[in-house]
Amino acid sequence: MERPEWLSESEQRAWVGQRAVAALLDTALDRQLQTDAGISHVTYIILSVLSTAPHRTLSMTTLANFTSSSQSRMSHAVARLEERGWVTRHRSETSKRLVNATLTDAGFAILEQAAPGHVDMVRRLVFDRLSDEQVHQLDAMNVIFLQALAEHGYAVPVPPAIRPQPTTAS
Amino acid sequence: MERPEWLSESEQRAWVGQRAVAALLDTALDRQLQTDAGISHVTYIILSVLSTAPHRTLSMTTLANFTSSSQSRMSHAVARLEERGWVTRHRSETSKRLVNATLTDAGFAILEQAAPGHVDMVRRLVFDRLSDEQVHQLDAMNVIFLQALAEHGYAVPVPPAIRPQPTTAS
DNA sequence: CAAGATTGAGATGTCAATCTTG
DNA sequence: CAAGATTGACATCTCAATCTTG
Repeated sequence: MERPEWLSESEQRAWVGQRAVAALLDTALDRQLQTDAGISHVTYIILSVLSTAPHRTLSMTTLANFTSSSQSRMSHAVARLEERGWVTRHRSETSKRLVNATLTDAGFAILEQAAPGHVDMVRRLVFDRLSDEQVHQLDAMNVIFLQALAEHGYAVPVPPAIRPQPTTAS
Repeated sequence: MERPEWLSESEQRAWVGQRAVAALLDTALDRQLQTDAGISHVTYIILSVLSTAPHRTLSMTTLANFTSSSQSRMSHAVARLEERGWVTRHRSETSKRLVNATLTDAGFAILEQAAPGHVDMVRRLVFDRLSDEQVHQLDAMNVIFLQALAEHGYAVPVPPAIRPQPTTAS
């Protein structure tokens, strides 16, 4: 452990900036969705991921993995969504160990209504400002971080490409 | 609003990755600190920022701004830290509107004890993997995002460079 | 009234313990 | 017992009042 005590000037700057961006982006995305659609960012992500899954259905653990969430958190969150009628849960027929969460039509409707405003916010805060080259750089850095995280036990088991308004497919 | 419905393939990929990195990094940093030092990442940041301030003291609003937090959140958080004896609060003599939060010796001791493990984690998850050029790219992107966030009302009023183990200065 | 700060209620997250299935 | 999932207790955050100072 011959590592320097702290970080270099430039590393410090990048790190403090990174933490600020993460915090503010979370707040901004949450607030936009809460204000304009009455849902949290977490809710949006759950509905969104389910909407792109076959039969709009995923097991609880898979859903947790795809959203980088703990099982416990997902259990609580889906319980709340079930109360609102946006998701239903049923024990799987095939492997009775699994519980499948399914997006309801009501849940899909909420997603459709919330999506445009959310997409617009993401564009304004992020992609309107980035060149193609910078998008590529961002992606490259994400890959590096995800690799490091995975080596420390924080894996991302294949997140889906999130499309908020998929063709109303099966 | 002639904008495309959603994001391009590469934008999607970068965005989903970005969200996963943010979530996993938060979890990883929180868990390391909680396990090895018994404090949350938020607590670490608060103690850290105070430790670098003149007289280890900042007004509540300034502290909230420097940590990209809401006033309410900071008020709750500092109240908890005060109970543990790591921070004290006193109404300012000069401008009686302000409440100053001051890091105690006990709080500083906790910070000193927690810092090495935290720094090590940040290095392993982030900076060990980045070239100087990539650190610069990361910083450049942060600046872009912070600019966009600021234009939407999510400003960062001059965050300090966080040094967890400052010289035991005044 | 505006700025700085706090408060309480309710929403959400964490951790550890528990339950069920295989 | 291991995997999938839930639960309850407790920690923390958000939002909307409220309080104080100038």
